[in-house]
Formats: sequence, C-alpha cells, structure tokens
Amino acid sequence: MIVRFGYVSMSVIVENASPSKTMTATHFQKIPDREAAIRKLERIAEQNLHNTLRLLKHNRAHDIHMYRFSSKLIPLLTHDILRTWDPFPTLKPAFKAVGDYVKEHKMRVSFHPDHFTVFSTPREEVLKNSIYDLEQHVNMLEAMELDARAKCNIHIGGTYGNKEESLQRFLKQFGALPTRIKQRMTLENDDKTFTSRETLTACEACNVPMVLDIHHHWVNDGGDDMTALWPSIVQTWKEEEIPPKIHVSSPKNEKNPRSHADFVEVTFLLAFLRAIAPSTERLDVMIEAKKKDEALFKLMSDLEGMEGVETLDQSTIRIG
DNA sequence: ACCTGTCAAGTCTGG
DNA sequence: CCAGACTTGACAGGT
Repeated sequence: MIVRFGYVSMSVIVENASPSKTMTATHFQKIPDREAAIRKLERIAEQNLHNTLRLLKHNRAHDIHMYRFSSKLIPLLTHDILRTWDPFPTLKPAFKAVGDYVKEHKMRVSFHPDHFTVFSTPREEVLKNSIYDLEQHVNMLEAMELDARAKCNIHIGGTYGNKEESLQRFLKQFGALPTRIKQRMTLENDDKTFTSRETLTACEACNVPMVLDIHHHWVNDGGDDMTALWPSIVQTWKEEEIPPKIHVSSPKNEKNPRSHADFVEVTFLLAFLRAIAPSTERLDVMIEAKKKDEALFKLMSDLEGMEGVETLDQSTIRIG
C-alpha cells in the first residue's frame, strides 16, 4: 500500500503566509465608503490566495502532494451583510493561478467547510445558510477550474435529541443538493454524534465517499472496529479517480481526549495502516495536528526505519 | 513588539 | 429562554 500524507490550511514553517486573513463584520460596517470596504476585502482575499500559492510551492518543494485549503480565503463571503457581493470576477486570476499550479503538479486538494454547515438541522434558516456556504466553496473550486476530484468534506451534523430523525432529515436535505455540489462531497464520521458506521450508512444512501477520521472513531466508535468497517468504506470510493482518504490526529491529553495534539502519535496510526495494507492499494492521510506541516515531517521521521515501512519521498511511504 | 478580549456562523448542556 | 462551552486563527485596540 502506498500512503501519502498531507496537512491542513496553514504552515508553521513558512512565515507570514496566512491564507486566512480576515476583517471583522463590525470593522467592515464602520467603514463609511462601502465600495472601498469591499475593495479592501477583495485585497485581503487576493493576499490569502497569494499565500495559498506560496504554500503550494512550499509543498511542492517538500514532495507534499495533498493539501486542504483554508475555508477563510475570502473574508465575510457568506455573511448576511454581503449577500449581494460577487468577488469572483475580481478574484478569478488569483483563483486560476492556484488551480493551474495544482493541476500542473497533480496535487490533491480539498475544502472542509466548518461545523456551521449542517444538513441535519431542523431550522430552515440554518439549512439555507448551509447550502449557500457549500455553493460558495464549490464556486471557489470552479474558479480554480478544478474538476470533481477536488472535494468538500463535511459532517452529518447535530442529533437534536433524536438521531434517527436527524439522519432522515440529513438524507432528505443533503440528498436534495444539485449534482454540481453533491459530486464534490465527502462525509466524515464525528467525534460526538454520528459514528463511522452511521456515517457509512449515510454515504451509501447518498452515494458519496466516506472520509474515516480515526481519532474521531477512537472517541466515538459506536462499538465498531474500524478495521472491520474499512472494506465497506473503501467501496464508497470505487467510482472515484482518487484514493480513499482518512484523517488522523492524536488526543491532546487524557483530560481533553477530543482535542488535537501538536503532533501525531505514530503507533496508533501505524497499527491501522498495517491492518488495512493487505487490502488497500493506495491511501491518502490528512494530518490534523496543531503543528501542521511540522507534524507531517515529524511523522515521516518517526516512520523512517519502522519495520515494513519504505520511504518513497518526503511525504510518501510504502507499507506491507 | 506584545498582550488581551473579541469575533459571523451552530449545537449542546445546564440553569 | 439564555449564558457558557466547545475550538481556533486572527483581528482590534490597548500598552
């Protein structure tokens, strides 16, 4: 099995390269000239996209083939006070430059809209905002001219005191999304609400791939063994041109088992990789650690020399 | 240069 | 019905 590692959003190594600079809504509203305020937002977005490109070049220099974009590339994009704003004409060249670089170097990229995007919600307003948020993420991928291999990953959402009803509501509301969006979606198991098995069921019903988060599974396993679920999870990727993806992070400490530690504990991950290696050809592993790319390099160094682990480049191993 | 409270959004818990 | 926790990078306003 060939395993590639990636990291999320920002680098702790490249300095002054935030892809998530922003402006508060309060500050925006204090600027008397709205047109000037909007130009300022667009300038921040251009800087975020420029820094994203710098990060991709950093990734390229270190053989990192997988990366998750910040969801905050365009400040206040889906805020109520900016519903009539269309920044895409202005930002098109910057988005295209990012997309061109991704394609030129055959990188795997994604978004992870945050937990305000919830399709299990019973609230009309929240559903409306969730759809709008996803649309805007897809608009960004389309502005980069990336095809449906570039995904948006979300969770199923809250349970509202009735998990079965909430799941049914999710299936109905998520299922109603247009193909343009749904073809780019993946679903991830949650650390509090929907377990791996429940998320898998939803993925099968909606015909979208499942991203297994092995840390979330560890704190919310629903009595299931993730190795036993793995063959079915792999099946949700069978129509895709990209390998299955998992998320990995390690508990911060015993008191905060759900929080993310600075680095990734190699033992837990390696045990899972060894277990699935015989039945899996390729796997992409997204590292969700506080130390971002530094955690990736530390993990690679920890894996170096482990039995049955062969290093192929700075972010890729062969195992089993 | 550095520190501290605050920030768009949702959900859950506890009072 | 409302406040606070959750969690997180960065702002905003201060020294």
